[in-house]
Amino acid sequence: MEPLQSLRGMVDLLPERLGLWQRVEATAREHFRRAAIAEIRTPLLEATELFARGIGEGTDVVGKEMYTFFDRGERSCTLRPEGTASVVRAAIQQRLLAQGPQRLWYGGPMFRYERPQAGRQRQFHQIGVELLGAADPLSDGEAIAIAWDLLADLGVAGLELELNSLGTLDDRVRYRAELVAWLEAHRQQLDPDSQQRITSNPLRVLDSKHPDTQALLAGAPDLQDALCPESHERFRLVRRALEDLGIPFRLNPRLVRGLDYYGHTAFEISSSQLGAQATVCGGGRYDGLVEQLGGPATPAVGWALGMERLVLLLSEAGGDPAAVVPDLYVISRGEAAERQALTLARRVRRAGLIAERDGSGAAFGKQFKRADRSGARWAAVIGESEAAEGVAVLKDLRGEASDDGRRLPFEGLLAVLAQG
RNA sequence: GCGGGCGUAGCCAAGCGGUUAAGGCAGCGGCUUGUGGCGCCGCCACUCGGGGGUUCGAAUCCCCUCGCUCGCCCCA
Repeated sequence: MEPLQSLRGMVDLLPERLGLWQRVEATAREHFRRAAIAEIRTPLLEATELFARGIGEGTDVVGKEMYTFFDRGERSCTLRPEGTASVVRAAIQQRLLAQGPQRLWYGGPMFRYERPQAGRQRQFHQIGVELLGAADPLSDGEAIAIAWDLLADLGVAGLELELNSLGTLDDRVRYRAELVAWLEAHRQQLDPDSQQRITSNPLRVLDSKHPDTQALLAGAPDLQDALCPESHERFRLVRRALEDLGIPFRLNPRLVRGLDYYGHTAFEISSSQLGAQATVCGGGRYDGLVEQLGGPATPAVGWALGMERLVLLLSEAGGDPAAVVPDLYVISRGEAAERQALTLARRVRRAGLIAERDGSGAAFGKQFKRADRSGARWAAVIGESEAAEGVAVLKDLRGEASDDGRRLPFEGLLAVLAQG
């Protein structure tokens, strides 16, 4: 019988790895609590149209990376490729915005049909923040600061924050026309991918990784020059906020996010230690999205961070937190003894301590070996005679091989454990 | 979707056309029927991701396929 395998790009998270995940999640929760950001959970599956309308038909994510299928009712459904569209849809549908601005965070799996590589999977996990109704430029700084402080608190070193302003929709329309004209004029000198993007998504040509294209782009029209005075002023205030907060950043006029809903502030936090998929956290302002999805005009800013990439950085930096070590390892053999062992384990647990019971039925020697491996300080042994007397032999596993076993009733044993 | 590299036991691996496919860790059994950590002894791949081919002979060469991996692309 051939064993079944997980689908390509779908990864199992094993206990040894999850210690680190849980640390990240707990830290994130705490940071969000302090920032008065509430959790929201939305379905993994949404109507395809939500993402098509929200993220943009012309984007790669929508164009070729979605897990889309028809359900039994012939509705087109899509496994969410990102979190923002769903959160905005929920806020609109549940009338949350009628109660005022919403500060929300979410976490969980996202799905994109891509070729897996380091830091990129088909099912991956994000934690994200959405500040709906956050109008002022300082909110951009606040959102970034929340991400920055979380990463710093987790102990991630060597991160770089890159910042850009995409201006208003009008700015971009104007700039796009300028850029397309320029690109057309230099079409012959562009790499094939970039040539294709002149029509599909011209702004994305800007952050092409092709060296020749990059060199050529030095002479291209600059998005910053196309920004209206209000956009400039807005961007100035965002930069000022970051300066006030002491968060270092680098301006990157080529930074263009791949999702259509971004405008004004766009940012990425990346690490040079991650290889090709270097972005740990990305986000920006999306003032038009709520309205575009049928809600009240609502300015908003947010970001998402990639759990796998973050965990990758943390495990390279330090390693996982230790596995759970039981306080007591309970060894038993024989039916009466096993029943007593279960009773004892439960009593220890109800007292707030960690008890692991060996249910293997193996020889005592074998069970002792496992008791040692578990790292437990104490082992309790229950055999036929102990079971008959209602006692257990308590052994200090850190002691020498001498016979230090004490026969104790369960209450006495608990008392010893309680003392450490 | 396009390129490069790699698949030998649960894990780490040696072998790179010719006898029984090294070794280590883990596991199992024993020395030591109910007492661990150390040590010693023994066992643990009819078979080298799968399929086909070349050859007297294939883990070793070729083709296909699946998977992993690193890039491109894209993004978290």
